[in-house]
Amino acid sequence: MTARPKVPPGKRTNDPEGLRKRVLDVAEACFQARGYHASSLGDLMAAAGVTGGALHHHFPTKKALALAVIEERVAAAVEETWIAPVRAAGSAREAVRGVFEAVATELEQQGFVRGCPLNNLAHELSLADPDFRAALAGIFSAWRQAIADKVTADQHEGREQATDPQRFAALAVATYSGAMSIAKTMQDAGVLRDCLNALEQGASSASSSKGEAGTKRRRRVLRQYGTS
Amino acid sequence: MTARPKVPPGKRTNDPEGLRKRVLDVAEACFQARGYHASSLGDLMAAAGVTGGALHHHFPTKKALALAVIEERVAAAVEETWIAPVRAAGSAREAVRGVFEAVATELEQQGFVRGCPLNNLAHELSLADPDFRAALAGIFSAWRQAIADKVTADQHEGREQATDPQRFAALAVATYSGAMSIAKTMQDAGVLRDCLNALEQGASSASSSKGEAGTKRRRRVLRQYGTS
DNA sequence: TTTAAAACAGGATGACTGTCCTGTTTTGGA
DNA sequence: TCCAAAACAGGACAGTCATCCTGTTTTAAA
Repeated sequence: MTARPKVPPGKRTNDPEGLRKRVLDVAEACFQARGYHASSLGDLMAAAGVTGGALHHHFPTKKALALAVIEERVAAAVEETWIAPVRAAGSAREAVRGVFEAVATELEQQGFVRGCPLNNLAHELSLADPDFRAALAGIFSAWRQAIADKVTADQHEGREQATDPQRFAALAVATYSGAMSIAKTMQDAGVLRDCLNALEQGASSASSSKGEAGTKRRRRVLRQYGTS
Repeated sequence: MTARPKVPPGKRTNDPEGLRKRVLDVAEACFQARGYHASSLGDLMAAAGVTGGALHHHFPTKKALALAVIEERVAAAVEETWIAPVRAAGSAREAVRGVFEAVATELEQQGFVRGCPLNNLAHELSLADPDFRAALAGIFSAWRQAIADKVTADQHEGREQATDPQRFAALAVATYSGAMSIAKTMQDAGVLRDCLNALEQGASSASSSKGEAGTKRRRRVLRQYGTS
């Protein structure tokens, strides 16, 4: 699948950054789809088109590779999916709604659910190694803090006076994480919308539309498993 | 030649049910603490004190063993922790609060967080095998349905008229799952209380206590990793 | 007691995995 | 041009793993 440079015998081009990027791309996708322990370095080498020597040169151990994936890729994914949109949104509540809806729509278009990159690795690795746990915990903290900061900013503008920033942020992160977990297992992204609606119903006044509302639940059968 | 068969002086007593139970006990704990792929059958055999032949007799493959753990142990854990308390509670909201607080207290007493049995395995195995996914999805469904049924029962008694049962249930399950995921990674059960408070603040009227309130956040450093 | 099946013991096996090692090629600075 | 370090190639290696196999013991029914 991945384009592999042909090998005219005798000629070689060193591209350490490109090779490193290719390895991280493959590792990120493979760890995400199959998990850390189920992904062998042989699989990764084949998929990335790199040799054992090259892989070992950039990442001495499998743990080092996973740590790089966490710190560079997973953190970036959370930044892109959550933190940046939260900062750009008009309010914390709008941000939460926006991300939930955007992710739900994206998953419905894809037709299958791979799960949340952070939570996928967090479950498998948090108890396996203190370094893994520390790296993953840092991402959770930054994610939660970004939301809490947004609530605090809202409060400076006179809104959300009765909202505890830390608690609101915890609820948003937990609900999203859990909803993605359920969506992955059920292979149905609808639970994201269910959670969002329940969240907003509880916060705002009673909804005028009930039962017959615009969002109709839709069952989705997975097409296939992760063929990346 | 006095070909005397070596007689290991111990006599053997067949106890298929007991042996099976021991294996499941060990497998449940080990899958929970280290995950499925990180748990080798050799470890399990040693921990349970069974031989390879005995293990293979009861569980022909590792997958069969994991499936038994999911269907018998994980399902039972969800039943005990959530479904039974929900049925016994006075209302759905009381049930949710009760379980959150009970689990948070239990984790704080233990001093470390192993995570939710269902979510731990769901993340690692949902995409690995259709049989795993089906078994895990069934448990999620039963969990959610038990809460939704409770909301419906509340509605028959005149309460929760503005609450959508399925959505409320989805939110409860997702928030708990996500909170346990965060708690496991941070090794801090406080997020469970944060989520519960945010959940109830959104539903009930504004909380009078703010900031200085009775529940003070407490940082917990993990004592040790799972030494089962 | 006889007998067949279940329960258990314990090792063989072959495939796989992560790491390391030695050697070769490329690169950038002096 | 020269050279040291970085970048890469490719295989060796020692374990580990899940499964399977043959053989023995126990159990319960006949």
